[in-house]
Amino acid sequence: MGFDDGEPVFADKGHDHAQCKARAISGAEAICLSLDLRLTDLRRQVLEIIWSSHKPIGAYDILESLSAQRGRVAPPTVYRALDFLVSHGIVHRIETLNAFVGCREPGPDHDGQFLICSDCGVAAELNDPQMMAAVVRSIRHAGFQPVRQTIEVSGLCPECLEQSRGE
Amino acid sequence: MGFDDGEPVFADKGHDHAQCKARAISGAEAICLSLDLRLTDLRRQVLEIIWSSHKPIGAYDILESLSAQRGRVAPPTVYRALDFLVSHGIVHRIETLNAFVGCREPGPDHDGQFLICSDCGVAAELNDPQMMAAVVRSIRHAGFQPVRQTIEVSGLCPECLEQSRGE
DNA sequence: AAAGGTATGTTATAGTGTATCGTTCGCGTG
DNA sequence: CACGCGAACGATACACTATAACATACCTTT
Repeated sequence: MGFDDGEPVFADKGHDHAQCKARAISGAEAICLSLDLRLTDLRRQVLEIIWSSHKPIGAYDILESLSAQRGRVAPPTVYRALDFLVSHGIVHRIETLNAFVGCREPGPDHDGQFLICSDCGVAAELNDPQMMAAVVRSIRHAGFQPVRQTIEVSGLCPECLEQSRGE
Repeated sequence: MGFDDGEPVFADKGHDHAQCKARAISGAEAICLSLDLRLTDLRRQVLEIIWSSHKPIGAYDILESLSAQRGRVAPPTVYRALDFLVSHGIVHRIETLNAFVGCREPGPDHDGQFLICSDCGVAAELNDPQMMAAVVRSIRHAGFQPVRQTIEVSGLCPECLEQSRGE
C-alpha cells in the first residue's frame, strides 16, 4: 500500500488535469460497481465539480457550481452527495479548511495525510505507511484505540517555497 | 522536550481537576509575564471556563457560561479571547470538533497531537517527539516546508475501550 | 400494481465565525 | 496633568457552514 510509487506528491502545474479527473471518476465508478453503490448523476456531478478545482473546494462553492448546471439547489442536496462520496473514500474532507478534495487513490477505510500550501492553496495527499506506523505506534502506546485519523499540515509547497526564496 | 515523562496521557477520573486548572492558569500567567502580554480578566475567565470543562468546549458554550458571569456577551468577545489564548499556545483548537481545550504544557510554537474519545468525549494531548520526527521526515521528503500541524485521532480511550470489552 | 427502500427536493433553522465601527482602558510622553 | 496612542472591549450586523424535518420521486422486488 501507499502510492508514492512513482508519482510526485505535488503534481507540476503543467500536468493534464482533465486526465486526473477522468481517472478519478472511473475509479469512483469502479468502487461503486464493486460495492453495489449508486453513483447517481448528482453524485457524479458533485465529484466532477470537486475534481475541476485543483484546490479544496467548499460546500457552498460546489452548491453554486451545481446550481449553474441544474437550477436551484439547496444545501442538503450538496451535503448528502458529499456524505456519500466521503463515506466511501472517494472524496476527503479537509477539516482545517472546511473544504473537500478528491482522493487520488479512492477506497474504503483510508484516511490520507494532507499537505496544504498556505500560499497557493493546493492540498497534496500523502500516504506514507512509515509515517502512519509511527503515529499508530505512539497512539497505541497511550492505550488508545484509533479509528479515524486526521493529519493536516499547512506550510509551503515546493513551488511556493522556491519562489519565496527567490525574493 | 515532550511531556509524557511520568504523567499518564489519560488522567484517571478521580484526579483533582481543580488542581490541573490552577496549574494551567498560573502557567498562563507565567507566559504572559515573560512575554509582556496581558492576561486580562476576560481572557482569564475564558481560560477558566475552558479548564472547568474536562472535555473540549465550543465557542458558544463558552459564550453562554461567560454571559452567566458578566451579563450579555457577544461572539466577537469570545473569539477574540480565544484568538489570544490559541495564538500564544495556552489553548488548543480541535479542528474536528470546532472546540477548544486547555494546553497542558503551554508555550509558543507547539502543536499537540490529540486523541479524542468518540465515546466519552475526552481529548488527551500527546506530544511524542518520535512521532513528530517521523511525520516531519515524511513531509520534508515530499519537499514541503511544514508550518503548522494538525493531528487529531478519534477512537476509544483506554477506559471506554475496557468498558466496551466487558459487554 | 403494491410495497418498501433509497435518493432527491424543499423549507426552515441551527451552529460557527467575522467585519466593522465606536468606546474605553492602560500607559508613556510632553 | 493633559494629551496621544495603541491595545482591548462592546455592540450590531452579517457571512459562512451544516443539519432537521418532512414531502416527493425513483427504482427494485415481489
